[in-house]
Amino acid sequence: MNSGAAPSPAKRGRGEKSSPTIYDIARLAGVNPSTVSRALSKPGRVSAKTQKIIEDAAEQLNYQVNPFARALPTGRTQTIGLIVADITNPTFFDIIRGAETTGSARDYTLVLAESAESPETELTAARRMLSTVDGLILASPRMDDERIRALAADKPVVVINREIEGVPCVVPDVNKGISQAVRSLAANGHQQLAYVAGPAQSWMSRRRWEGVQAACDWYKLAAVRLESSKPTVDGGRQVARDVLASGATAVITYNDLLAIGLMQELQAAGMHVPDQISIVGFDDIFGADFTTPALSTVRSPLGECGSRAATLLLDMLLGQEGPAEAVRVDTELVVRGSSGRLIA
Amino acid sequence: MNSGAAPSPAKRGRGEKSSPTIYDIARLAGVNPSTVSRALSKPGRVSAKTQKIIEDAAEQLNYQVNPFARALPTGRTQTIGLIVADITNPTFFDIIRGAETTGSARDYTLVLAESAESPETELTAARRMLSTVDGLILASPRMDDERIRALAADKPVVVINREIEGVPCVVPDVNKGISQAVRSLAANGHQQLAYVAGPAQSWMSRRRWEGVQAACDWYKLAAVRLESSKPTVDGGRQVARDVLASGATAVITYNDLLAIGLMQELQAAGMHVPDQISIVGFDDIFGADFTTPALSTVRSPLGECGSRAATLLLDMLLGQEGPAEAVRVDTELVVRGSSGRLIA
DNA sequence: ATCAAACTGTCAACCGGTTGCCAACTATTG
DNA sequence: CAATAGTTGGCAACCGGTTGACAGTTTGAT
Repeated sequence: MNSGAAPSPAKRGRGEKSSPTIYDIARLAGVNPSTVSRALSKPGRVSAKTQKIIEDAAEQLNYQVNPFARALPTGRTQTIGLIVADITNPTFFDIIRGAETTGSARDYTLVLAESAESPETELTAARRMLSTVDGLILASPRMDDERIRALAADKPVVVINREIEGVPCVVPDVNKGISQAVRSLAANGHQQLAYVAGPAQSWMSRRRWEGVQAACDWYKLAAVRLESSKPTVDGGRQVARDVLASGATAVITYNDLLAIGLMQELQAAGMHVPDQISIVGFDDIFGADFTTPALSTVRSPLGECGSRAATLLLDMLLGQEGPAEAVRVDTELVVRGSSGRLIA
Repeated sequence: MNSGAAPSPAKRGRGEKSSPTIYDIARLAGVNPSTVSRALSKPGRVSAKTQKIIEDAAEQLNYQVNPFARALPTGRTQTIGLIVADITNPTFFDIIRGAETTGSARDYTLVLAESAESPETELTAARRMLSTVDGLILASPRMDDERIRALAADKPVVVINREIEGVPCVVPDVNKGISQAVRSLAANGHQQLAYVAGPAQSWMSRRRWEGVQAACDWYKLAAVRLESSKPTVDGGRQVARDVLASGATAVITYNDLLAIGLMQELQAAGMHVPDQISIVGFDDIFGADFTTPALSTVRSPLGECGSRAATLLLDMLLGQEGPAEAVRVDTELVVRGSSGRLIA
């Protein structure tokens, strides 16, 4: 309607020809619009003969349903929403991809929004989305449990990377990967380990630290926790000094970015990785194998998380109950070059 | 409908309470629904007094418009679509982010789809999307020009990374970055340069090769073109043999992934980068600085492309004409460690 | 041949906003 | 105080599908 100069009353933005409707089909096929509607969406409700006539007519007109017209009375939109904390963060790339792929395989479209790490933005985005999508996936949400439960009471919601009582969740089970990592480090002669933590409010960071502590207990390593300023390459560089000061010969970081920054800084300071210090990251993000040595890391199957979450959500939309407890996907240690035998 | 166990007649999937409508507000405020509609969307059409009453009522009921109901008569959806060739490819991450960010800044929601590098999937996705969004961004489309023009005739379309006559496009202007790269290589004593090409059907790959040829002409370098099997790290590894055989001491690759694979393979074969051979990638993707040495690369401002494309699209939705010719964004050489003086 | 059960297609009432048109109600001015 | 212009709110008709109720048509069994 607003194509430049003329504010013409045409309803389609461009090229006047608005798309054909079921009424057009009905006229062409010589039946009632409602019959067309049934033919196109309720298999078996109309006779094979009329069905054929209608399908041909639809074909001929190149008909496509108007999703809004359909959504209005039914409330179904064939869309799922995904809110991620930070689009810049490679951790989410795989989640996005996983969700998009399984979504579109089942004819659902993905709607994406970012919360920019802010609980308020997140809530706003979630609220806005909730009215336009059939269900919502929250990846590493920053809101408090209560708000999330409130959203979940309204429409199906699945959470990734966090466990919330009463809301279906998909979380990597870090224990397996962490124990593999700690065992491998112990076997390579390490006795002092440092964990470089992520953001204070991160559920996952706490969780990983607990896992590290437990594994170190079991394998008889000393573990210290170091704080990072931010979970980025830069944050990793900054924490290098503390790592050195801690006397640890093995480091597990909250995520790969930290590990990469840390490794760069330690190497710049003349340390040899892994002979003098072993570094194990977390997540196995894109690019983790670009470094020299390539980064050893505990792989979180992020893509699988995204796709499992989407599957869960889609099943819930079909009327299934969400799982009572969190779905756990296994993590595993990927040994590359940055961890190995300690050469004292 | 198919809500699993309980085929209740409730229209909302969950929690019975469907959200308040303008009719509810109208009743509460004691006015006609149409007045409510006007108060909420046409500023100035109703008196300040009624406006206030209605807004209060809306506030009280916690009203939110139903986007579908609004979209039905107006055709406007406050949504823009983005189709990328491959969600896995980091090149697109920045584009997605750029588009999402500027989109949401202007209250538009981003709908994402992937074409999996297939022209057919792409067309299907585009068609499906076109009916649900106000405008569409195509990033590195694989369809032929004709189809894209057909889509563009229907609704506003902006293309990224390709130039199509008659369709608004945003493309990185590779010439600047390429000449910087070639000049820098020439200055460092290189005389033989190889270009590792991307997919045969890629418009961008051809374009970059042309740029390389032109720059090499100017700076008096010999340039050969080598084919890669696929534009990935693995493809880069595979092409290493040809690179060596070509006798070139400087390489520019179609993208960073190829450069990284190539560098890894050459280093594994005992070559020293950049003393014996210089490598310059393309795009400056996430992770390009994770390598040792960090990758020199011609940066394409992908994020800016995404955001420019979104801006263009949004402006077109406001009635502006699309630009007659392609919008070019500058590329620039980022010198890191992988290119430098040739030590013969 | 008769009658009930099973199919099929049609009618009409929604879903929740938007908007052209008109009437009633100010406000301004002569 | 009347006439005119400008506001403001209401009515009703859409947008394009979906769906419950119903009637006409088959089909099958008795």
